[in-house]
Amino acid sequence: MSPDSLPPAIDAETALAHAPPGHKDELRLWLRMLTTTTLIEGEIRRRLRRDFDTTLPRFDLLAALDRAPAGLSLGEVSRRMMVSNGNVTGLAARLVEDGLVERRARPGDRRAQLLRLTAKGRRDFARQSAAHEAWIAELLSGLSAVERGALFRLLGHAKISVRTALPEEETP
Amino acid sequence: MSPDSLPPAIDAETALAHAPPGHKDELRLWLRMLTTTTLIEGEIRRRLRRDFDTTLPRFDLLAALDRAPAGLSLGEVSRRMMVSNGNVTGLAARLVEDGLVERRARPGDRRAQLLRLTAKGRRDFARQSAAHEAWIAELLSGLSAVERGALFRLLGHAKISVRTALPEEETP
DNA sequence: GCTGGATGCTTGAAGCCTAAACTATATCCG
DNA sequence: CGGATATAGTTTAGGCTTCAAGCATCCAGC
Repeated sequence: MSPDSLPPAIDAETALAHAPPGHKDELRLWLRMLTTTTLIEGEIRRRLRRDFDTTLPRFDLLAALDRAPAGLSLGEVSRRMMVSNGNVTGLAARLVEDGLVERRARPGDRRAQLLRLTAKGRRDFARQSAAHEAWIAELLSGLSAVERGALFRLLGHAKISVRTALPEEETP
Repeated sequence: MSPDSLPPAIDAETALAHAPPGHKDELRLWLRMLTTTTLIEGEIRRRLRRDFDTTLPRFDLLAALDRAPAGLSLGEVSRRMMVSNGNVTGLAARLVEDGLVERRARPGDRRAQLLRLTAKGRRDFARQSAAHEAWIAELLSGLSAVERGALFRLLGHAKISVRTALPEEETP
């Protein structure tokens, strides 16, 4: 199944393919997961820049807000995006400046601020989102529906495995 | 001990779980792949910082050099790490400054420079690498060997799918 | 009420990362 | 040889990201 005919990019995982055998196969699994994800993510970033002159974090923030019409606080956004709080501060500031997002005080809590998409934000995101979905489908089109289902399920197990092994965080 | 960056349980993929059905399942697959990878990667970064006061990119560069005792040019490193050329310039400079990596001219080509681990670099990396491998095994310990094998194989298909769909890169 | 701890957010320093422009060297080919 | 093209690496501008420190606000219990 390896494309021996075309040895294109030599990534870390490929380089390890001929490493001393008997070594932990968990490591190999992880490296393959990482390179696959990095490959897809890089392509998505490139296309977002090329077609919409935007970035993945901006897209992700818009996506989070698009799914929450009532708005989200900065903290809620940072949890959904799995990034730090301070990160969202700057990201949101740039999107507000560009007129895609608005922030307003949350009634009853003078600490929190609600972020919401503006009309322009909704419009822009709708276009980007459609393209994004098509890109993903294109990139994964080499997998059959059965393979996709199996992969989805196994990744679910992996996710649970990681969350279980993680230092007891809060589970609301 | 509680920085503002700990990822709780509600991530983007989970938030999408109740999205309108009939939507592309490729997108769900991708989001699950991304959150799983992000989860593991974030934990590895945290532990590298905590236990070795280093970062994942530094670790990755050392790993690439460790697998190539004869040394690698900056360009070869950037291809293996799948990052830009300019990125490696700064990364390597910091590692050279810290005495973990040395650079020397490549005989016969005055453009290229070879990077190699110093003795200290080899020593440090050996410790980090052992810990890293154990962490990965720990985080993925919830998967059976069969599941790991299946996941590895499916990710291989996904990788091929992406590389096939990618705009004709160089094929030497 | 008041006070101590939690929560929401911002700031600053440092590192990571990319694209694009640039320099220098190598190589191909007529 | 000499020019065109390719390759190796650096630089720069700008965005992303984290951690740690800090400010303001909220809330629970006294």
